[in-house]
Amino acid sequence: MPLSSELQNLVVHFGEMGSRWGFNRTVGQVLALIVFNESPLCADDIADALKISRGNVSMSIKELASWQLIRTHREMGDRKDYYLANGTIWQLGQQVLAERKKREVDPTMSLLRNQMMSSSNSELSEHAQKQIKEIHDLLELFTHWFDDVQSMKPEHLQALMKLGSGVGRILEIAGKFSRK
Amino acid sequence: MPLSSELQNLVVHFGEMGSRWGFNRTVGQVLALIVFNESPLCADDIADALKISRGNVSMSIKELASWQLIRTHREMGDRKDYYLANGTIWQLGQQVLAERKKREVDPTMSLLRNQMMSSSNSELSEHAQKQIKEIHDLLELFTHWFDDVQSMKPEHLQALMKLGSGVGRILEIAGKFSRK
DNA sequence: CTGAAGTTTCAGTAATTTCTGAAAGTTAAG
DNA sequence: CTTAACTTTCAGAAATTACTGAAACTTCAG
Repeated sequence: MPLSSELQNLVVHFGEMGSRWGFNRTVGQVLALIVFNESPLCADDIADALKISRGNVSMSIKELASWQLIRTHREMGDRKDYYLANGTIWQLGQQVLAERKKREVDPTMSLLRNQMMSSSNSELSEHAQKQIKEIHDLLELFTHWFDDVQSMKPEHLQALMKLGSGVGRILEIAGKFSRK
Repeated sequence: MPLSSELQNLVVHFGEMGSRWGFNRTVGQVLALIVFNESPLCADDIADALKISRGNVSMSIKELASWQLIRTHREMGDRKDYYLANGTIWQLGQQVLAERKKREVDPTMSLLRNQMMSSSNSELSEHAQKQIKEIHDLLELFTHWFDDVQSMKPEHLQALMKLGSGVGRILEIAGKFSRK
């Protein structure tokens, strides 16, 4: 059966955003379909709803699984795999960020670290060396901060974010506690 | 003249990462070239160093300008445009994040807001409505937090991030100040 | 073991994105 | 105004990425 036009809108939008979020159109659409359906969907439901090939569904599912955004559910007495969102929206968001950091930040961090340690680094201009160090330090700072934040309980993180512009004022207070 | 092999490495890497960071390979390479060169480069320098067409340089420059990552410098008595990084590494980083938020978060926020206000929203399942609200609220929280953080002075933001895992402890103290 | 019900793989094709280079546009000196 | 120096645009070509569908594979009931 076809999607309701309201759901259709969402699915199309997630498809368009897909490539900006690090996957492709179809993967984005499959994700939307799964997230907005409470009951798990099987591969044929998905192929059917999105009018795509069975093979493409398999690829997209594999991709979403590699991002840990979906998980498989099996009914007894039924050989089909059924797919469903792997957690709350908050958890899915965390998962996307973690995966993107891994793909977008980590490789550069590691290249820059190697570059700085390499003896041939001195062949670069002073300016280039300085820029490398600054990018490296920025990414490292981000990485540590990100790891800390990932390990916080969602409600604490949420509360912290809600402080909003208060965060500036708190900084001064915090200073007293962070000094060794 | 060709690039030193060390600089070459960096340029190639920024090219590979380019598409993950929201632009394309060439744009990434041009950015690297400009960031690691202290002296401004003209379009021909770039075409030459990267072995790409003049037209492609023009497109890439335009793209980087739209991200506000580079700016133009003109020598008197010379009609050429020379390009240069538009600020410190920290500023470039902020700029990239701001632009990506605009492209990756804002459109979805706005779609979801409209969806929730639309009278036809009730045609969706309870579950879908709940998920929409959760995504919307998460993005809104993120947006407010992001705006606050963007407005902080770099050194304050840096200090805050450095607190690292201390951020959890501070939360309790902060609680006392955020209550009305 | 057999075969039905399902999933995955992958070679070829389709769609999309990026790049080139020539033509059109712009700017300013003379 | 004319021309040289430079930049931008854009149609078509090239490169890349995504999709299909048929074949191979897996799993399990009988």
